[in-house]
Amino acid sequence: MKDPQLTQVGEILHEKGLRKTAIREQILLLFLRQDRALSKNDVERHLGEIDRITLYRTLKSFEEKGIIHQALDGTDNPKYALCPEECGSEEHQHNHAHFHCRNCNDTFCIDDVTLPDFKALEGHRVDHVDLVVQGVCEGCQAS
Amino acid sequence: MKDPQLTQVGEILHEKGLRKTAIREQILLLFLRQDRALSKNDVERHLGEIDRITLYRTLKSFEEKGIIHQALDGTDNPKYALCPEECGSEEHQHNHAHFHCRNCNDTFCIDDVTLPDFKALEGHRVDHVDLVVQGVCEGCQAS
DNA sequence: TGTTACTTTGCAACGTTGTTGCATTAATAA
DNA sequence: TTATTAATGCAACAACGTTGCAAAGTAACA
Repeated sequence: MKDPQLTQVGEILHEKGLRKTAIREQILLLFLRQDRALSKNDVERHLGEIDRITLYRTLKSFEEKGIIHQALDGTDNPKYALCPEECGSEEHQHNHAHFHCRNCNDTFCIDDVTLPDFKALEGHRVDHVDLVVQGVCEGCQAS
Repeated sequence: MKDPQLTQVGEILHEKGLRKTAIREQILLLFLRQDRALSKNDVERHLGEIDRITLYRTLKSFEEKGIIHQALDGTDNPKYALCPEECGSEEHQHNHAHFHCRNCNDTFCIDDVTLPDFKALEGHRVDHVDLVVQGVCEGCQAS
């Protein structure tokens, strides 16, 4: 019986025109299993020794193909998260909201936040909106 | 007749307990005159040859004292903008909204945007909210 | 299944940026 | 003016982004 997530990984890679390699499978599987944004260091920590250039290029190609997107969280090291289904390769059309916990350093997507309207921005063309919320997450507050 | 902005620079530095030096005056004056967020490169471009370590430390101390804050704009190089008056040294209590033009690469503060409420975040402690809007600014659309 | 064409990988290498230590120089307070 | 304390600039190192290139791997097709 095969891991359904591994199957999904293969489908995603094929669909995006990327060859199925061991490293790509590992990285994409990691993103599927982790319900949060990951930095390059996070990926390295989870997968062990990976060539950093390969990791760099893998994330870059994933981003170009619309598999992942950069998740702003207000920290200085970039994080990446899986794109929702409707996210095309051409442009990331969706808007993002992310919560960053300054205690455990986790960053995860917030799904049900309504973004403000932009009356104040008439005359400007708005392509993309990111919302970054920083604080302490539920889990860290409890402990 | 003395430049009132230069006077203001002196006052700010004194008030924050920073010594008044030529470089700090230049940098702070630049921020006062530019109504937008500036990267380190922007500062270098405007002020000519500055020692990059000094620039790094100047911005760092300005940030620590609550004179400037990092402005998220979704690009990979950090930008800085003047803090509003009420911004204390201890913690940046205010919430920020910034617009980044992908054409001219300018980043500026948006003042009159109402940030969404955070019903979805019950259980989490929210300290800080950043809103990043990307698009094309009015000036660039006209041309 | 084997061959071919194309992609991906990993190493070398370089540039940029963040960061710290330290000696020199400059600003402030008395 | 002098003593004290802070700021500057250089050296140096680490981390990261990026590209070129040769070797290895993947996928399509005969």
